[in-house]
Amino acid sequence: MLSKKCKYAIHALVYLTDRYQQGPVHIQEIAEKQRIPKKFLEAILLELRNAKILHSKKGKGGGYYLYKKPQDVNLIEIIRLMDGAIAMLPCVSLNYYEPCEECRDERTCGIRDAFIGVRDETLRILSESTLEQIAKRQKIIGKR
Amino acid sequence: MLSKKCKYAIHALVYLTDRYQQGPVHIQEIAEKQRIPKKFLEAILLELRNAKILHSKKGKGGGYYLYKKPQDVNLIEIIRLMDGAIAMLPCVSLNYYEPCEECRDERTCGIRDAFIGVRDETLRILSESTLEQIAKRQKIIGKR
DNA sequence: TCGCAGCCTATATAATCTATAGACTTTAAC
DNA sequence: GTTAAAGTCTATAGATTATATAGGCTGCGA
Repeated sequence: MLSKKCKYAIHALVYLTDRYQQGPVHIQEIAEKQRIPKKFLEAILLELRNAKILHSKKGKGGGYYLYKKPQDVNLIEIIRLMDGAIAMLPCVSLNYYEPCEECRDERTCGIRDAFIGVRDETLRILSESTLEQIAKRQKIIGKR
Repeated sequence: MLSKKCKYAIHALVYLTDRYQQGPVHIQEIAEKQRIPKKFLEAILLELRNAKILHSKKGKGGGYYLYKKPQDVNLIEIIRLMDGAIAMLPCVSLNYYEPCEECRDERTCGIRDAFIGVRDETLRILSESTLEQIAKRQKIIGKR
């Protein structure tokens, strides 16, 4: 399951995608519209900024705005940043690999194969899912 | 990520698959061979018994043994039992559905689609992965 | 130079995961 | 029928992580 933090991040980013290239949006507004605790959102946006996905502007009229292009930010990137590994086992993770304590020997472990398959499919699907796509889909559905 | 509980369960079940139809195996042995805390394993095996995957025999010479056929137990069943939902979002879970607090309206949420895809692929792959397969794979690899 | 709004560190609270304790019940063997 | 083995069950301790909040600091614009 994704953490709330991660879900908040996705919602906030989609919100900012709708405002792409329209100047900074301040935290308060995002928090209210997306019903996210303001201080928690603050920490999330800061992380996204440090990851160069967002930029920010201080002072009056300041706020956050999307720095990367909406078509260049996918769900994998966001999830990795917020929640860490995508894989269901540490020993099959590409970015957060750790040996399984339970396995005596990774080579003779019959369990890994299935989870490697799951990992690859998950990566495939979620990397195809960009902010642009999500925002677009939301608009189309909304019009029905 | 799978919990330790779930990983322990899988390892214990694979161990019991190797002993299928060879009488009860007692907790102590499984705990030692698979390096699982005995008391924790106890609780896990009990749950698997209540789910009719294992049977047990009390008293001297007692222990646990596989009740279902190894080809009829797959990873989905085990994970659902130990960790709950397979899906990454509660609102796309088949067996543990819950509405997303964050979404105002599920119909207009552009995020769900990707996660429905991930869920379906995960189900497909992990339901094809049975205890029989895992145990077999382990033996073949071990012989190399 | 005033106040707005993001930046940063620390901490509180809650939930969940992992593990253990100990008393109880059933069964087999003698 | 007594004893010891082995699972059953309830309760709880301890550790870790997730979620949320507080409050002072910093840079920017008018």
